[in-house]
Amino acid sequence: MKNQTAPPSLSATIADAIRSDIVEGRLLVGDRLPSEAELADQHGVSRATVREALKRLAAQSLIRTERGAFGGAFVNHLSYDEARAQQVTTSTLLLGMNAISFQVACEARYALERSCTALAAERRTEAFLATMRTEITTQSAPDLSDEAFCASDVAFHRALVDCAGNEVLSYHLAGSVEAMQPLMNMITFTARSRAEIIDLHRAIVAGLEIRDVASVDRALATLEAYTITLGQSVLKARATR
Amino acid sequence: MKNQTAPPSLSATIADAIRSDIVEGRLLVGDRLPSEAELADQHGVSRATVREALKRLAAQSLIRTERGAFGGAFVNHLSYDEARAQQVTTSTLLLGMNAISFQVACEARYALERSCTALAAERRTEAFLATMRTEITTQSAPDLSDEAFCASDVAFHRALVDCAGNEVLSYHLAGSVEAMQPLMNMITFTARSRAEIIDLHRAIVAGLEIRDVASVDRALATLEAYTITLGQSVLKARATR
DNA sequence: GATTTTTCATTTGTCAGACATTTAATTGTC
DNA sequence: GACAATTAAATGTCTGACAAATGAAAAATC
Repeated sequence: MKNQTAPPSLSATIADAIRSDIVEGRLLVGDRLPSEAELADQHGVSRATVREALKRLAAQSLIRTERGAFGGAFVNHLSYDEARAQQVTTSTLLLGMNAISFQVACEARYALERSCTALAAERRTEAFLATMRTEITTQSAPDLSDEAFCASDVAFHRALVDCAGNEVLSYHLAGSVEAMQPLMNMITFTARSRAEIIDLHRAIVAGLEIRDVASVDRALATLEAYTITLGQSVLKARATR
Repeated sequence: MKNQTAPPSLSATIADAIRSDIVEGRLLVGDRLPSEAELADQHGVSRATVREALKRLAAQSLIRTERGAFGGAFVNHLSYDEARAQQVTTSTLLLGMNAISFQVACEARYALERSCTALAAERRTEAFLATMRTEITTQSAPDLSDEAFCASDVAFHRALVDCAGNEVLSYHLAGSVEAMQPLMNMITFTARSRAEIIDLHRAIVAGLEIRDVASVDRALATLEAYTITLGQSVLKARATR
């Protein structure tokens, strides 16, 4: 019979040990780990096993390796970009693999996005407003593909999120917004639906400009409802086909 | 001179190729990858290199491996728990490594948490309210350690978040709440500050009970301001020491 | 003496081959 | 038909080797 809980492999165990050292601060950013040969000795395993453990950590951006003399594995400085990329991968897979209804995903995404409106209205700068207006212009091009429209839509919302002037908030929200893109790409945007969306984007920018949080929230709520409608019509069309 | 952009290793390249196959749907959940020997042949590399690539994917919970005949690497079903664990690790490291001010992290966390209040008030059930009350009782024990108080605090907020009845939202919010725990653990909670926090927790439960979103939001805002005050006093005490 | 080149030790990246272990299917036995 | 032994396929691990990168030290050159 198969073990229900297979014992973790040596490489997984070693990876976990080093991971704790990093997460709990016993290894600091920039610190160099012992060489693979030394780690192999310390843990009483072969170099191949140590390497597999290190690759696991590298996959999480916890360490980076450099070749050559005085090279080795170093505790990596996790940048916002790396962290965001990881979060987007994880979130995208989670949405794609769990038969989550479009409505639930959308509800979560807009609920989260609304959490930045108050700060964004308070701190909005001309630069971010200009970015949003540029994206609105892009979205208005009549010969734009659905994918390009979606991409610009994501860029617009990213600008809205960044406008709140809080990097940590941006990181979390970027993950939730970008992970929705594959789901959004299912939707075919007609000229009419694009016009509606663009109108709501304009309303968001206008609201930010006069720092009217309530109107921004209203526009986002309308956008949420409209997006869910679009998503449901896609599903209905698929069901009858 | 050192290459500014070192070329990616073979194992990283192979891992990326398989990752795209999974993320873009060419490999579906439950699919079995070719055996390590076959993959080695296909990519023209050794088995060791393939194994390093597979360990990278395993570290991201993209695949799982089974030993024995008809075993191998299978595309993993990413569960909410696995996804959350990964997000917490990434977010915790991001907060710990980037010299983020307590205030910015706190602002983001409470802004995000407020995004669940409307849904939570609408959908709150007795079960979740009971969990929150239990945690409040735990927090009221006079001989509780600071760590245990923090852990119960996280459990309380997790219940609040789950109360919104949207799994996707829970996933995102759990990440932002749990990642704050190491920062919160820096704070020494006096009897007086615990009493204040518990009062606000009671106000949150009371607000949910009568579905009064505004009062829950107010309590969370007060909690945010108070937490920031506590954090700043810790930093001040450290500076003068 | 200063500069350039060469050598060298260290370390990661990769390979080949081997053996151990796990597991399900097959075969043999009663 | 039930149970035990065998077998094949696959991952997990080890060993030893070589290639390639890289910085430091040593040697050669001016």
